[in-house]
Amino acid sequence: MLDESGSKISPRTISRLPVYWRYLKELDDFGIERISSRELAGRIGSTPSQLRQDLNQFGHFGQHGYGYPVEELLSSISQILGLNRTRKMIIVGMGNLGMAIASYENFGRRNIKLAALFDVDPERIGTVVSDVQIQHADEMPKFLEENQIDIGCVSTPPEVAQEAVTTMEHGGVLGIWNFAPVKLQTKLPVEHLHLGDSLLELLYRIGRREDK
Amino acid sequence: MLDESGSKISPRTISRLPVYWRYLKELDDFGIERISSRELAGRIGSTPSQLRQDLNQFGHFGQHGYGYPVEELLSSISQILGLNRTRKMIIVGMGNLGMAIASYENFGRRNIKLAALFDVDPERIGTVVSDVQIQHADEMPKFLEENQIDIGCVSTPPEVAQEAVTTMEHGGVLGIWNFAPVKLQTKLPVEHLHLGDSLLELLYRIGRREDK
DNA sequence: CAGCTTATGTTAATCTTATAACAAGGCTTG
DNA sequence: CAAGCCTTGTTATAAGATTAACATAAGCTG
Ligand SMILES: NC(=O)c1ccc[n+]([C@@H]2O[C@H](COP(=O)([O-])OP(=O)(O)OC[C@H]3O[C@@H](n4cnc5c(N)ncnc54)[C@H](O)[C@@H]3O)[C@@H](O)[C@H]2O)c1
Ligand SMILES: NC(=O)c1ccc[n+]([C@@H]2O[C@H](COP(=O)([O-])OP(=O)(O)OC[C@H]3O[C@@H](n4cnc5c(N)ncnc54)[C@H](O)[C@@H]3O)[C@@H](O)[C@H]2O)c1
Repeated sequence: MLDESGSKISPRTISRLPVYWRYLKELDDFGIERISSRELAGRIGSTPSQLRQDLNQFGHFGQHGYGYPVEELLSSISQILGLNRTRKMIIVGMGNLGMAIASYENFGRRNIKLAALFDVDPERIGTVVSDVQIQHADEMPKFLEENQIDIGCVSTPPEVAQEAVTTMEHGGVLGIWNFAPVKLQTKLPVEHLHLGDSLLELLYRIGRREDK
Repeated sequence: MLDESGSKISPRTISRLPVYWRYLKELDDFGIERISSRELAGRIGSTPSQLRQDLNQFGHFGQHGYGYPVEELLSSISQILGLNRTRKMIIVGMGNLGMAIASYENFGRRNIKLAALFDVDPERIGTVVSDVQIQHADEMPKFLEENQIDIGCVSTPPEVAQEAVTTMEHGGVLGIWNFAPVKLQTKLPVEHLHLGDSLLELLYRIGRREDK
């Protein structure tokens, strides 16, 4: 009984699913077979109520008076998140950040495969990162025609991010993972990750703390 | 009339302040002198109501029938965020991500100064990034004794992140900017930025989209 | 300079999210 | 194997956030 369609899942719940996935994976790796909502919530830094509320939006995974079977729940959440099928990702803009992302080894655990890398800097083109060679961004439309890509990661300077996204959308990419600090014009789902904003938020909280 | 103490600012509002700051800075750079909540909200992808609601938690910055003076509002928000004073940051864990962050040029615009870099890998120690030399992590306690540091950026592997944070907290660091996917035990304000979680969220949204 | 236009500050209503409470149901233990 | 003990699923309550509405006040125009 997974994710009965028709019911809308709350955005807050969605943003917590990856956290649940991570902790469950850890428990499973440790060989722990069952866990209560209280115990799991404690580790995560959440509340039992919220955890149960979240999970029950997708179905009934627990057992009365017993808790949740770790392996089964992990598998269910993996399926909800779409981790059961492999997704292909490309990265546009192989600067500092693009390099770091391309070098990250743990995408495999999430069933994500690096399919291509693009830049415009002649110095960078040809370089091999994580077994993938950087191509010129001009090659992208042709590449997208020949390959079905799921995720387009944008780590270009903000001025050219929109252009890259437009190309990707036309090329059939399904979602955008964006690090450039701009609002993107697209119908695709976009996941923003702006480091600068996050740092400013921290700054604010540090400042407020000192006042007291 | 800035930020009358006693009134609690909503977390959601706080997370939008950096966005306002970014867009106002852009307007100011373009020499635009005034803007209405409708116009600004339109650019940001928000609503006029929300924008006014947010700003009015801190004071009265606008003028009836006129809008907001860009330069003045920018200056007010800068002050609210604490950008008027310079903050010192250190980075622990100079791997892929640490390198990218250290190489980012725009921290200066936010009045943040890179004070030191730490790692344990002998290959990396001694390397100079953005005019700062990487030191051994063992030097950190001594460095923190001699220097007042505001922000500690954690980009180590998750297993050693807690240790680094403990050292930083003891050393008088005021806030943690964390990229390691672990819950940190500390009384300091922590700003999490987990790339993996963000990617999984995107994956979920891509999956849901295909269903329809 | 008076009336009109415009966009604010603020209050009210709606919608969303989180917390709390509890009845129902399955394990466990003696 | 039956009584008790847990912990779930679910419903109810409270808190928080967003959207909408509107009276108010400042600029602008003729
Ligand atoms: N590195 C950070 O810590 C950091 C922090 C905050 C925000 N960001 C944002 O992340 C993005 C990437 O940051 P970065 O530090 O890696 O910048 P960077 O300048 O190091 O990298 C940008 C790369 O994009 C390439 N590029 C330029 N135009 C292109 C195009 N049309 N097509 C493809 N590639 C193109 C450049 O050649 C360069 O290699 C930027 O938008 C930046 O604002 C980065
Ligand atoms: N790069 C990515 O795209 C990405 C994605 C998701 C999460 N993350 C997380 O960000 C963090 C950093 O990622 P990365 O890709 O840069 O990893 P990395 O392995 O490239 O870098 C880690 C660095 O930390 C150093 N280190 C190890 N122990 C240390 C210690 N005790 N003190 C100081 N330094 C120490 C290592 O020598 C290495 O240079 C990790 O926690 C990772 O899980 C990274």
